[in-house]
Order: sequence, then C-alpha cells, then structure tokens
Amino acid sequence: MTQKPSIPKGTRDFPPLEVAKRKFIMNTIQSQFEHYGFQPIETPSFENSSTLMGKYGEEGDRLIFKILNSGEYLKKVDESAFAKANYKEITPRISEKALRYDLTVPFARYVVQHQNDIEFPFKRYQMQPVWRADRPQKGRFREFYQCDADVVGSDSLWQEVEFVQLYDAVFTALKLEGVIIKMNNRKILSGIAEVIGASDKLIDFTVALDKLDKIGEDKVKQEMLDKGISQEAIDSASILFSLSGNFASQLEALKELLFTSEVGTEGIEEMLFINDAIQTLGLSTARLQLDVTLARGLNYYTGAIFEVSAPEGVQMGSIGGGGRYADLTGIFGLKDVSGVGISFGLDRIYLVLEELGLFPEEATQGVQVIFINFGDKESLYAMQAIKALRAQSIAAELYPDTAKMKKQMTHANRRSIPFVILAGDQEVADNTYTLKDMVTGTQDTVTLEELIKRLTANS
RNA sequence: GUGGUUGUAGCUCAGCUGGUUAGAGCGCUGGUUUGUGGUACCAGAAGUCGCCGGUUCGAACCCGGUCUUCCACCCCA
Repeated sequence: MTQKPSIPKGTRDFPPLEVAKRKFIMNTIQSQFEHYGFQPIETPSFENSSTLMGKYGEEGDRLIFKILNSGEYLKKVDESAFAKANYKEITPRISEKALRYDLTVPFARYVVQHQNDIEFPFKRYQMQPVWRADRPQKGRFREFYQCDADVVGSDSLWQEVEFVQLYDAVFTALKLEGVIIKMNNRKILSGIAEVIGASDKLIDFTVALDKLDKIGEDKVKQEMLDKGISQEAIDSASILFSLSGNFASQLEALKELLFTSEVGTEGIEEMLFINDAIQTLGLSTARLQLDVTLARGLNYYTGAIFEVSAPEGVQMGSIGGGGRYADLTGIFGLKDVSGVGISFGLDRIYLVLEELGLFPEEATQGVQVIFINFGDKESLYAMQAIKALRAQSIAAELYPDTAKMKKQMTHANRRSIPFVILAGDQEVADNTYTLKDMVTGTQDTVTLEELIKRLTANS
C-alpha cells in the first residue's frame, strides 16, 4: 500500500530552477555583506527552549515550534498539571528544545556566550532557515530563510548610515531599482506619545498609526479610541496624519511638535545626522524616506527603525527591515551592548524579481552541452571530449543510456541544454564532432579544438 | 488563535435539483520518422472523485468529523 507523499503545511520543495534563482539572490546579498565587512556565523537549527521562550512576547511563544523530548518524556509531568491539561505547565516539562524562530535572539545568545572571544564592534551576517508555527498564507511560510546583518558593540550612528548604503548596494546589484528605504525612530514615537500624554499607550498608539496607509485616517483614529487613547491626545497628534514633504522638512515639522520632549528631540537629531550623511554620500538606485507611521519590532527596537518597500507599481509588502536595539544582549546578562541590524526577505525579493523579469539568464543556466549516446565505443570517444571540455570549465555530460535518438534529443530539449553533440561511427572515424545548436536547429561537424573554441565563445 | 474557502487522471479543470461503464485540454507512452528535439497526424495507458463515518434503493454530488489548499484578521519575513 503506497501512501500519497506530501510535505508539512507551510513548507516547500524547491526544484532546480528555483534553487538557482534563490542562490543568485543569496550570493548577491552575501557578496555585499562581505564588501561591507560583515563576517558569517552559523547557529544550530534548534536552541534550548529557555533561550527562545519569552523573547518574542506571548504571541511569539505560541509560534515557536517545540521539540518533544526523547524517551520517557511523560515521567516529568506531575499528575495535577496533566489532569488539568494545563499546557503552560506541561510544555516546559516535555519539551526542552525548540526550533530557531529568528536569527536575532540566537545571535544575542552567541555574543554573550562567546563574548571573550569576540572582537567588538562585531559585524556578523547569517543566512539560515527559521521556523514558525504560524498559519501559512500568501508569502508566509512555516519554514523560511532570513538573511541578517547586524553590528553589536557600537552606539555610532555611522552604522545606520552604513546600513542604508548596504540596502542600496544590494538592491542595486540585484538590478532592482527604485526601492524605498523607509526610516523611523523609536525615540520620535516615544516623544510623540509623551507630548500628547499617552506614554503608557505607546505600543497601541504606534501599532494603530502603522496602519494609516492601509486602513485610512478615520479607522486609525477609531482604533486609537478603542484602545483607550483620549480624543484630546489624538487631536494634538493631528500633524502626523498630514505630514508630507521630504525627509528634512518632515523633521522640521516634527521638531515643533516635539521640542518639549527630550527623547523626541534626540530622535530627531539622530535622523538629521543620518539623512545629512546620506545626502552627502548619495545613493545609487534606492530612495530614503522618513515615515513616522512606521512601527515594527517595538518590543525591542529602541532607536532607528528600517523598512524597505518594493519599487512603486509592484504589489508587495516589505522586502526588508531592521533597526537598533540598545540592549540586545541584556536578556542573557551582558548589559549595555548596543546592536543594530537589517534583514532581507528572500522569498519576497524572489517574487519581485520574478515579476519584473530580473533574473539574469546565466543565473539559471545548467549544463552547456550533452553528448548523444550511440553505444559504448562511441561513448568512450565522447567521454574524452567531455573531459577536455570540463577542463575548460564548460559544463558537459553524456546521456548515460544508449536510448533512441528521439528520446535523447527530447531530454536535451526539456532540460533547455543549448547544445547537443553527436559523435557516431562517422565522427569517430574522422576524429570530429557534430555540434547542434538547439535554439537555431543548425549543426556542423568540427574538430575538438574548434568545438572548445565555439563553446567557450558561447558561455 | 478567530472567520471563511478548496480538494475529481501527473497538471489545470468540467461533471445538470443524488440515478447505468466519471469526462476534456495539456502532459505521459508508442507509432508516422531504426543519426535529430521544439510544430503536425494516429493509437494507447492512466482516477477506491482527500480520508473516516452517516443519510439513501442508490452519493463525486446531501450531512458530520478530520486532514489539506488558499484568503482575511491577529501577528509577522
């Protein structure tokens, strides 16, 4: 009895063409990371549950994949907890390990654990899969890759400047022009909450504000009221709903709103510094925008917040994000180490490049040439040529079976192999090869030397 | 976690208010062409209608459960 094979919900198989395209993106990101001085690390797929639990809020805990203990795992559960079916008590007893939920917390753990061996500031990048027990949706999976670059051990705003440039460099290298790098600052958001007298509602206020372009001004205000923010507070923040103009002029307007707030003013100073630097240095293809409605990662970001949008006209959410967290490693006992980092959304970047037809042909090219198999004698002859071609870095192979010509040609065609070589009795006798161009359909008979020359010119 | 949606051949989908042997296109296999693919023509194979149970003389179709797909919310990459 055979069972119909399947994979868990929210996971994917990647066929060769998709792997090639994903690698193209990852290689591009990786090479820019390295140009900017980041070093790779890798951490385990699973961590001790205690490392992960409680680091992402209540919602996050629910979305962490827990790994069941091995052996007699029920022995550690006391009967009253079991009888009550209290999963909050039972879970830590039967599961002591959990799959990585993101790359940031494992990185913080890594920094603290290896603090004596790390030279600070430490710039690391990491590209590994993470897992979330979420309900899958379009562009959302239960297993996906994160591509992160972070710096720990430096408060300098030059890091933020560097990350803006790094985003620009990566998307320019991917030929994805016109991406919008949006920035905000937690300190500005805190300042606003402070001056309107809603400091205790900071998270509710900013989460609602974040939805402005999605649900509109009226609904945002309604949500704020629902969350217990006063009408007076909302009114005094009215400038936020009509903020326009460039980076500098928006900051100018905010300055007036926030002049009584120390933290708010500090946030504005930071953003001015970053913007001035970027104005002087310039960006190749990306655009930098201030977006005070941007509110992400508020549980841990303390300064700059980044989010990258696809170019105008492409229907896609954010394709990258990041920010500064003043006390990344504090939860693991290493105080006052500031971190700042960014992340690239591999799957979404893939969808955007696909939609815009930006994958270069060479990124997806497989084998360049295949030899038709006419029998063992002819195949040995072919293998000698294949060896010579491979030595010239030309990807070549022999069809392994002496199948019908039609079958072999069809195989070459389906794999989009651009050239086929026929070497039967006649060619062996003449010490030649018949090279067929599968695109044009033309063919001619040449020497090995000529063969290498032609295929080299074509690759 | 909440609400909705989907499941029929390898793929995309038809299938009438429940009624004999469940169809199409594409793909697949073989042939027209035993050293020539991508186009044409001919023939053929292929489905416990997601799974379990119920209603009925009779279920792909109705009901319940379950899994799966996709979508919205929550949250997020």
